Amino acid sequence: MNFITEAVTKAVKILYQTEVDPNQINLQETRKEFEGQVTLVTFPFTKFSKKSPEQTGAEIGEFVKNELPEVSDFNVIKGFLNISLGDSYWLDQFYTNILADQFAVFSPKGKRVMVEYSSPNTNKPLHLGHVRNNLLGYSVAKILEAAGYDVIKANLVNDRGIHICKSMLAWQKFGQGETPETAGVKGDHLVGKYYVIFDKAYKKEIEALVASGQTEEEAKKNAALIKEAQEMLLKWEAGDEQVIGLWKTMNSWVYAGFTETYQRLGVNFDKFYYESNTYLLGKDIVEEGLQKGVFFQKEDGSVWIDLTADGLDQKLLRRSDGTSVYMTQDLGTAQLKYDDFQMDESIYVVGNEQDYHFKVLFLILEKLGKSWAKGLYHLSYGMVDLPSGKMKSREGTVVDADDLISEMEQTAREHTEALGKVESFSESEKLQLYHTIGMGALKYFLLKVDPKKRLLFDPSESVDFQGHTGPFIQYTHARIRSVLNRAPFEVGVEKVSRLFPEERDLILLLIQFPDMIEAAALAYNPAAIANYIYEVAKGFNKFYHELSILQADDQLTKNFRLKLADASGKVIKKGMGLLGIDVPERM
RNA sequence: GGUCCCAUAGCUCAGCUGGAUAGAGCAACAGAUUUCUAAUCUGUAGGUCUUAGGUUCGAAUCCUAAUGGGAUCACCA
Repeated sequence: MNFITEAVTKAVKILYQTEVDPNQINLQETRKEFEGQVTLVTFPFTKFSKKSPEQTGAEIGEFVKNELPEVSDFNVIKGFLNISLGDSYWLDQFYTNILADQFAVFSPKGKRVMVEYSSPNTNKPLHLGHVRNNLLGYSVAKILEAAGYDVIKANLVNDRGIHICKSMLAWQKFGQGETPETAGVKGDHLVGKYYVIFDKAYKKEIEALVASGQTEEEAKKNAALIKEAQEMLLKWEAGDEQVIGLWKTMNSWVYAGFTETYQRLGVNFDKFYYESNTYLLGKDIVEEGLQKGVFFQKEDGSVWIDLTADGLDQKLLRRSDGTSVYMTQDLGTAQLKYDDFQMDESIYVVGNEQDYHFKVLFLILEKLGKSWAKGLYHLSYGMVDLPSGKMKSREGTVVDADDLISEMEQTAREHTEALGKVESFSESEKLQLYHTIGMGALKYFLLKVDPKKRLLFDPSESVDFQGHTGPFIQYTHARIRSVLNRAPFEVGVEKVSRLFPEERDLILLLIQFPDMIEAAALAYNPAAIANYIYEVAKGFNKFYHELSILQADDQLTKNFRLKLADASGKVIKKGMGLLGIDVPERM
């Protein structure tokens, strides 16, 4: 639309002897109820024209129409100049731009970006909150890739600490040698079971201690189980062979389980970091900070940074006993990642309950003078709520990821069987389709919402398959493929010269795809893609409903519509791919 | 208490750097299939954009405050 901006600039210059800044020129899509496709808001120009908005619009419109052959007509309503571009303009866009091999393909930006996501704890299976995280991270990585970035997907696994010791201890005490094989349970679920067992036993101990007169706080510290777990952690840190052995065994169970869940979710990683390797990092940085005078030491020897001038608090970076804290480790890990990849940007996909942590983390790195600190970004997303409130893993009110996936597949099966369209499918094709549709529904449901907003998930209502949903879009794609399989279009035949409104509207939508990718990449926002693709699907369905493709009046029109359908299908497929969603050929 | 985030139709959500009469889907109601997949399409109904000020020719959008909801502020991770 640059050529319109230029013409308007010229119009204002000649008509009103004023130079306007091109990005002051406000072009937008014309609302459906008015004639035209592009609208110029003319209020700002009345200052220069000294005339009414209507008259100003009419003058600019007249000028632009004479200036640009593409402009076929215009009308003015109040301060809005609605410009109509001729069919030949849109057809030209379609044939030379949308149909080109390079449509919506970006050339490399020469920038590297790391997306860290998932980052699970190894003491329990993944739940719905992790699902949102994984889908977001994967999609953002895909979008950045599409926009021309060199992307590294990273997963920082929290594989050590008191939480995993709790599972280990409970297994040691009550497990009787149970393994995923003997129990017939997925490894991550088995370990999670012992985490819950620990918690129950621990709570009982606390209750007993409270009954015997201790305060709850004391009881929490004094319970035998927690002390044992802490001892176990110390042994782990000391490299105790037996503890390390058990730790390795139980973690390997969890990894086998995670691998399966990741595979079903359709996400993957280029690089794994493990906290067992990184938890000691950051000690150098503490020294560096002290030396640079960015950190300070208190009398007891603990090391802090004072961020009160930035509206934050004082933050501990090294305990008085010389051990480090979470923040220290994250400082070290940030440095490690940068040393490994020298990326221009580094995105942390982490829930918004850690907003403060990342604000502090980034600020510290900046104060230390790390040149790469400005490339750090916390992609903060809202929690997933259930109608009953928050999910609490220890209280069993979580929606388990594996269960959820299975339920989605089951629901997809029921819907599909009720419609009876897949009789000709083989059994494995059917299973594949149920997975595609079920995951399409789930992923779209979670990704269409702005990441930063919290999200309400109602398991009883489950996820819809009609309306603004993944399956709706998948269905649109299947329809397109169905038509194209009946009659492939011919390449290189003559072009049509006029358009129906439904055709033009669809072209208008399709042409926005590259801008959408760019905008979504800039905002790290898959929801922008999700909502756009929905518009495309709706636009196609309308076109499909109003105009016949295969029974078009003439061969030229038929061929054009086949190409338009094909282009729509490609945008849908690619766009859904950016969300990590597959689209079927038939459904 | 300090700081941060959120508030749009009965429900779930769009609404780009301020622009026209605030849009979708679900749910409700009424229609469309001799025709390319009805998981579709069309229509009706549904709103003081939490409230009160302010900036502006113009505010759901920007600023301030209040209310409601959430998060966070550990020598936890």
